[in-house]
Amino acid sequence: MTSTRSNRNGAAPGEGAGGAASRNEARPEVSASTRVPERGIPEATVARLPIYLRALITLAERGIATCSSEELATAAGVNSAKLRKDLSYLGSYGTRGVGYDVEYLRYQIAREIGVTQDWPVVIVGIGNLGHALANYSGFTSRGFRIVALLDSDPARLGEPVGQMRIRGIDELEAIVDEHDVAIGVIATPAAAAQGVCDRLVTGGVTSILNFAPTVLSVPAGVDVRKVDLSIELQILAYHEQRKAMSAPAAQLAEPELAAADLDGALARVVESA
Amino acid sequence: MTSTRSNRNGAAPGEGAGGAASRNEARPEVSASTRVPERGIPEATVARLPIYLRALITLAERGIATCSSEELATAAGVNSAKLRKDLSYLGSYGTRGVGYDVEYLRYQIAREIGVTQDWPVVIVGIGNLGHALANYSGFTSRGFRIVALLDSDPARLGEPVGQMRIRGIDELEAIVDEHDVAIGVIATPAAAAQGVCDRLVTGGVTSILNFAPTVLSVPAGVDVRKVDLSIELQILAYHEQRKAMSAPAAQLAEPELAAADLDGALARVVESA
DNA sequence: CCCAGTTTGTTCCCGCGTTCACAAACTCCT
DNA sequence: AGGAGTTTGTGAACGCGGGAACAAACTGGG
Repeated sequence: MTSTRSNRNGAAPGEGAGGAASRNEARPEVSASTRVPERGIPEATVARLPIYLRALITLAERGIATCSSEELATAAGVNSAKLRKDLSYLGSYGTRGVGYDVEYLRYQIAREIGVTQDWPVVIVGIGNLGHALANYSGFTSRGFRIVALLDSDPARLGEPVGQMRIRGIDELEAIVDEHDVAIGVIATPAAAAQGVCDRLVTGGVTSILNFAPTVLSVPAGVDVRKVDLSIELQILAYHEQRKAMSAPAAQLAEPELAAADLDGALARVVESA
Repeated sequence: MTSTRSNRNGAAPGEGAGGAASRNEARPEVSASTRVPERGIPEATVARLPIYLRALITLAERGIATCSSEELATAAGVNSAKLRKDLSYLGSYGTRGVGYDVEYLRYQIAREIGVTQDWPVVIVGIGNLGHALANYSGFTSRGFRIVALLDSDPARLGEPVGQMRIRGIDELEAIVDEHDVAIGVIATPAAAAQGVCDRLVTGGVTSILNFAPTVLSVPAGVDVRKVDLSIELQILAYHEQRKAMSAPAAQLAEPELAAADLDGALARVVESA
């Protein structure tokens, strides 16, 4: 499976001295034919661009051709000043005194994010969650094309999911190489996640969306985003507990819990998928 | 209007609450000497506490009784200084020169988050994703008890999911009231999300985990956390595009895309579920 | 008992992100 | 054409979170 991926620029395999180059600031070429210094959109802004994109699509669906920053901001659920500053990082795509052209801005954001391209994606681990992801229209409708569903369970091999079939995990490297996959989704149990991750990375994947409840270690240059469903609930629980503590005095159950119970209750967590 | 809700500490004006103080007297050392500034754990810290909790559980599984901040930090994938500062907000649960007792710290974090309690949860929208959530062991294993699965599709009524059965959406209010549900999970299509949200809120739910790709508007005092699977992928795509742009010179394709193509490509997005 | 070694808890500093406020720029009406 | 009204884009202030560095506190050995 050497796979020496041809395209994709060779992916800087060595990259030399240990990952220090997490951020190269010296980038000589910037002029060429550019007009805007596109270098360096803040991470917080990048995380919001998809939200704006979705809001713009909704507005376009309603036949709205132009919108002000205030309207778009409320549609996206953010502050209008923040929205304007975010958009200013992309360039000046609005018109003062008028607002933003919905279609135009929609395209600009889509291009900036990269969803005007086609991104081949492989999903590994077709359990309950992987099943849901494979059928999630939000993926395929936004430039992400699922090229393979992989699972290590031989019993599931060939099982149809949506319009695809589950393939064996042994095909991972070949598929990644053939379709030039850059983005991988891990939906396996925690125990298998790191192994799958390693195989994806050596195959050439440089971006990973991890649903497994474990910390993945990857070499520098590989991006990992983690989505942990139970963590979100726990954060809500914390705030809920706060609310319950401040207002009513009614709930005076036992705040303490036997340590034995805790052991039993939490012991199973480690192998949660 | 709808100017930023998120009144974290601003709310709770009354705070009357003589009874709430009976929370933890079982604190010999901290009793009256040091006023515990437990009010106000930074949001960023709260978001990491579940990660630490998971790491501690993993360590406990391996039979490790004590760990240093360095060990726990690497297990959680964070900086050790950050970990110590985070834990310092909870109190002084470590021992200098020694480290942290795994079981003790695990319990303290679990208590702080609130997962030592039992949180009844209702899931609305049992499509692919709701199905996965209902079977997600990460929920039930951490104090969250799913009390009902609701769906508006009459054809699905009574369908077994895991050990439960799908019930009709019309039972929402009764179930929320009966079980005193404070946390609701929305996994419906975007179009139905706001309506479900409103019913949950009027029923008494004050924390919502939203998987629908839409912005929910809720009254002050209600927390909403949003998990958007496609947004995560788009963020990865952005960085991936960046990587591909910086290295190779073969980027001479067309950065422009026909507007007609764009219309077709993005038009479908709005109705993604 | 005292000293060396270890590790936590905390303080200080810095950089990022958010927000305010305003000049610049565009439209529309007279 | 010119002024009034709007709305964008951005400079500056500010608060929060991250990281390093250090004092405090505990253990263990002699």
